Amino acid sequence: MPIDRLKKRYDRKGFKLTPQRLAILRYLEKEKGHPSAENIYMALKKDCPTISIATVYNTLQALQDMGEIREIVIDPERKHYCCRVEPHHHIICTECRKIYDIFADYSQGLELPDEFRKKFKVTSAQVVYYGICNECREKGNEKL
Amino acid sequence: MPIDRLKKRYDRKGFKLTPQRLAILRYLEKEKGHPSAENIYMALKKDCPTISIATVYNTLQALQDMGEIREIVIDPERKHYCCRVEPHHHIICTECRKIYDIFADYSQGLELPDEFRKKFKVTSAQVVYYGICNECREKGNEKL
DNA sequence: TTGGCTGCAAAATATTTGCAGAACA
DNA sequence: TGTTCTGCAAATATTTTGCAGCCAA
Repeated sequence: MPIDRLKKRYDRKGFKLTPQRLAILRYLEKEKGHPSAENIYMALKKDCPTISIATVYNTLQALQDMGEIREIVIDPERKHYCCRVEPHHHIICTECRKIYDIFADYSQGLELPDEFRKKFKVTSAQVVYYGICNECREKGNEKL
Repeated sequence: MPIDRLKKRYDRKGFKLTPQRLAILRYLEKEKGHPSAENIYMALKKDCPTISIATVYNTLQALQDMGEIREIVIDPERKHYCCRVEPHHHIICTECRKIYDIFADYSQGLELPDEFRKKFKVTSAQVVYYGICNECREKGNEKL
């Protein structure tokens, strides 16, 4: 996304588009593997050596509040983030913990049973696949 | 599940069915809300005051390794556990963080796109719904 | 010049590990 | 008697918070 358009969107919501926020957003845009806070911190330190892990967390929270990024609850070890906010789904490799987007439309296949439709006001739904990716199967032993 | 049958299953896998393990398993069997390690620890201290949080974590791991319980990745704050291991799905209230089982069969509705079927050996899949339960909506303000 | 943002440090929370002694086969 | 398990304490990992100084509007 062009920088001036981004800036306007931020202004409208009362946020400032600081270099740190831009760097994190840009990194998430190009990184398909859905990094964790630590991944982002390590990657950004090359270009932005003064950045702190707290700023990464703060920024991820701010971007999430703005609706610019989404937290993915899929890895029991840590949170991951992605910048696509249209509803979609994910598959994770339980070896290398890389996550990929699945843009299939599952909405027809996921009917919430009546009992819960009465009990809950549903805000979102996601489908999560767990598996082992080919790279890890080749690297790993025959168990995988 | 009767205690002698449980014991045999544990023996067969080389585990001992200690009072602590039994207590945790029993608690998970009756607790429909899918407690976290801390929930379990607090609840069990009444009847078993010497239990330690480390034993809860150790036991949850052991039970998971045995295939007796399942870890639910749904709450970004902490892990939750349930004792039903047949594949099923979940809905969580993002206010009180209680989790409920959904036993609907979604297998027909969840076709993994070809690109991933070639790239991944899939081991499991789950559907996760997020929402607000009626109790929390009534308790909470009109925002919810 | 004021409010928001960063970086640092410390705190809070969640989970794991090492180890000595207890329990059990 | 040897192996496994527990409980404690410490360690580790993840995430959050407080605050002083900085920066942009």
